[in-house]
Amino acid sequence: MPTILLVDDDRELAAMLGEYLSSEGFTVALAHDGKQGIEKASELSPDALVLDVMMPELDGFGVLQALRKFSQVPVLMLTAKGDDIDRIIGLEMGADDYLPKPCNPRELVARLKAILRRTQHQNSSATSFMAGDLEILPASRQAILNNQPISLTSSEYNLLEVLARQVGHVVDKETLSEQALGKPLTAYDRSIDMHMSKLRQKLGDDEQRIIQTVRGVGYQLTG
Amino acid sequence: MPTILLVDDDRELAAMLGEYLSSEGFTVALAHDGKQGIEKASELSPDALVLDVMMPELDGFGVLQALRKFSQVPVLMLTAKGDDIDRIIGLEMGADDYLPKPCNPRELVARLKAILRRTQHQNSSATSFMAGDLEILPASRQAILNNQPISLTSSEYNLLEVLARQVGHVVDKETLSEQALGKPLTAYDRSIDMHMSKLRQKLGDDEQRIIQTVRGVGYQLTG
DNA sequence: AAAGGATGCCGCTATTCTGCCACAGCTCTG
DNA sequence: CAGAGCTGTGGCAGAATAGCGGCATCCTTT
Repeated sequence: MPTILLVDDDRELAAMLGEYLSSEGFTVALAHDGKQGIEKASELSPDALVLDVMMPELDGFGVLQALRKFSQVPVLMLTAKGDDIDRIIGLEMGADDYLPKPCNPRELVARLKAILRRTQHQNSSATSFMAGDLEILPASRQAILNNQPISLTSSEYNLLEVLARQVGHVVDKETLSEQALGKPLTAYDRSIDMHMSKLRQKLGDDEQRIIQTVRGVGYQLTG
Repeated sequence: MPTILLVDDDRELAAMLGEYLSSEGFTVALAHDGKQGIEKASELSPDALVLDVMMPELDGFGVLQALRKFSQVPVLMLTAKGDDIDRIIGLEMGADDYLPKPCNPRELVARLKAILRRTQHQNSSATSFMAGDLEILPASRQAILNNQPISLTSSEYNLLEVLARQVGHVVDKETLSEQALGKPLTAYDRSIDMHMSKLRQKLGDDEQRIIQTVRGVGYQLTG
């Protein structure tokens, strides 16, 4: 669920776009002037910025310029309709895309997704994510607990990753079997339990119970 | 000097845009229908495509779809003016940008530069790149380990390059086979293992395991 | 408290996967 | 056309591991 920072001095429009982005599954933060936009960008490290060019005091270009000194976050600029110059300046300053205002929210979403697809591809999605004290590196199929890499078999890793992607949520055995082992759960199938047992051993999971059993349902990772 | 492939059935317009792009320092290739576009894209591996949506027979979407099966090359689509739907479809299909037709050549250039800045960033398609202690020189298809050039066969080099481009990431056998050997992985196919065995020999990879086996998945280069 | 169902986990083995030798085509060179 | 190098297949041994039998244990329900 990517976070988008929306920087626009028109509060009404910003609220509306924010609403729409939320409904599309984005997490949205708002800033109503350039200075605030820069602050929030540095605090929140959002996955992308939507930046209005026309703002009082510090305009979109100024924000972009300041932003680029500390962040490579992708930026989509909202420009006045038909103003090619704005677009060109923006793009050459390092914006990733623009959209003429007033804009179609659906198109904004499509473009944001396109930008995110590009940038997330190279960065995060491949890197790693945390689940409690556990770091999961999908790229190298490794798990790290307290700076200690854990040596896991393929199935063990798969199960752990599935659990970790839903930290704090119970994952039922059917799902675990299908997503991690690639086969439907059959009656009297103890393989999941078996792997959980081994995972717990390897994680030294004796007391804290990182992996919790949810009797009659499945397992969950404590978050 | 990036190479741009221009796919447009309007020869006059294509020639004109090509001219302009050339004058901006791009190397330009032209294709005048979809089929030819796909062929040239695969032959030339350009750094970016400019793709007209509206073409007889195979249209821009069709080209994009076929293209994405073997290439992640960035694509800028030229759409009919004001047709939001085209743009949205294009972006969701994996295009990187679009421009309404008729387009301002200056803007086309600005956008191409923006796209290339993003994508070349990740490849840094320069002369060589490092992967752990290994230096890969795609230009001369050579690998160098500890200042020692390693003599590799074509397949061996291909495999190593694919692994090296994803140092620290597991690359599954299907991908290795398709990207390095250019054929799908078949059942009981031992060729990948065979090449890995030879690569390990040549790299003197006995203990450190530069090339690591990830059982049931594929191989990875230690990063 | 007792019974029944679910889970934990030891030990074991069938299965699957990989390393690599040998060899048979193939392709490229000269 | 011969030789050299490359690629990929067959085969086998050895390693890794998935998952079952089985029993102890735990939880829930009645």
